[in-house]
Amino acid sequence: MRAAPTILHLDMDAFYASAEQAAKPSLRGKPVVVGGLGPRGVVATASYEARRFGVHSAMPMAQARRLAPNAAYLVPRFQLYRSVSDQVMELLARLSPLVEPLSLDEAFVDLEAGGTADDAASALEIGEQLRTAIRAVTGLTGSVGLAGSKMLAKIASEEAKPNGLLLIEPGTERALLAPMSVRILPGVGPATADHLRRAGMTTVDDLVEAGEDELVRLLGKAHGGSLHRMAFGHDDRPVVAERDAKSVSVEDTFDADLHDRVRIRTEVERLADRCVQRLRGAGRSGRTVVLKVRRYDFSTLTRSETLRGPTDDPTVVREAAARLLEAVDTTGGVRLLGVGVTGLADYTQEDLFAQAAGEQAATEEAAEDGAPAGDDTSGPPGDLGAEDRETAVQRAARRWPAGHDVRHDTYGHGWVQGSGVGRVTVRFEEPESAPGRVRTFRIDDPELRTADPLPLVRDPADYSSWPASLPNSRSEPAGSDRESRP
DNA sequence: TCTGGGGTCCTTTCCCAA
DNA sequence: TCTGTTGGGAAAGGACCC
Repeated sequence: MRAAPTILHLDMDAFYASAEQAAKPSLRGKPVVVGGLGPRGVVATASYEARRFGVHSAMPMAQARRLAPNAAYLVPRFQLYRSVSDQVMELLARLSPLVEPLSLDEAFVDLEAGGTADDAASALEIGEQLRTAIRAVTGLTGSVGLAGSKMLAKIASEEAKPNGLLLIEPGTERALLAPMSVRILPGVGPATADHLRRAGMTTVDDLVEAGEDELVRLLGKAHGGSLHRMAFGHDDRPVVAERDAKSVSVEDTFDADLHDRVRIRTEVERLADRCVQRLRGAGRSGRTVVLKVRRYDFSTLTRSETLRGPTDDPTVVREAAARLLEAVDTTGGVRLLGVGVTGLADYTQEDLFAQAAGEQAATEEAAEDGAPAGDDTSGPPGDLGAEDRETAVQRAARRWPAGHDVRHDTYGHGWVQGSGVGRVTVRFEEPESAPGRVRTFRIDDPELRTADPLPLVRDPADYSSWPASLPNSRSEPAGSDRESRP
């Protein structure tokens, strides 16, 4: 009973960096690194050119800059990535009702459930068509893995990348997996890999040899058991279309550690408010409030409190978070604070005891929002002149973030290459123009305005009746106009 | 020069109730 | 009534994923 290779995994290649290169012709073929630009930022995505210097995801930005000092460093622009992601997900939805997005740039598709493929040949055909469609509609490349299970489809796309396609024929998976590192199995990260290595296991075959009992002894029932199954290529997790979120949280890492208790308290309040905003935006409420504190030494602790009923009242969440903070020792400094809510429900219990606390908090004095992170007023007293200058630079950076789009009345569309003391440097080019020229302006130039990202492809090919040649054709007769969006 | 932000799931420990 | 077992919920931490 071997499954046909009709689970598809799509993974866009170096997604954020590729989108930036598509938007900015002058960056094509050059190392591009997208991530947090603050002193504590990490790399979100590195282009393949940057990877050649050893830069990779999750690496501290400072280290990336040492490895690739001449790369372009950009902050993420989720608005752009989301719009491209929506285009890709729309194409996937044409293949099957069973599409499981994992992130903006990754998804599983159950082709068989969509009636678009039922064997290796039809799956291959659809996979190649999909890659062509993605290219035509978004201008970007993605890699496709096809196999009989989610795990193998994902491994296949990993092996195929960049810009490739790989199908794992049923029956060949054992031999394929055997020599691979345990790290390719989902759920095996650095800690588990280390654990296994100390027990003498580094390859998938080692796991098979060890047997289930040994793995369970080593890693526990759930983890050991599932790893043993995965090592044999067994994975019967279904593709699940939509899943409800189980928690909502926000967190901030500060540019410099916070020491002042008062400052810490106001940050926790602001985080609680942001968390509730997101919670309400999703139309949910939650019962358990979680406070997260990362200390100066990177040790992390969480404290939680469960209410009598779910709430989406900012005052209730703020006060719960404040109570939790009381029980935390912050001497030595705090590098990160977070507030989250779990135990989500679709309703609120406008209740009972929550109100009681509500009244007093009407005094809403704090909370005018300042810099998102950084400038610890409680820190060691420094040179005030330097501090003033720094905030001026930060102000400029906030108004003209590196990489963001702008429009100039005279020179047209461009993007911010950098901003510093009173000046902002703009490169004037568009997704489908030739690489453009750089000009510098005063940061208050009246002709210069922020702008929305332009579409990466101006006139995308029409895929509104794709896929056309299906085994069990779902497509309409040629010429008929399917309802389609902009 | 250190180490983001948003999540998920699992495990252990503790307490309480039946 | 006492003791032991079981089981659930809550709390904390850890690993992992993109």
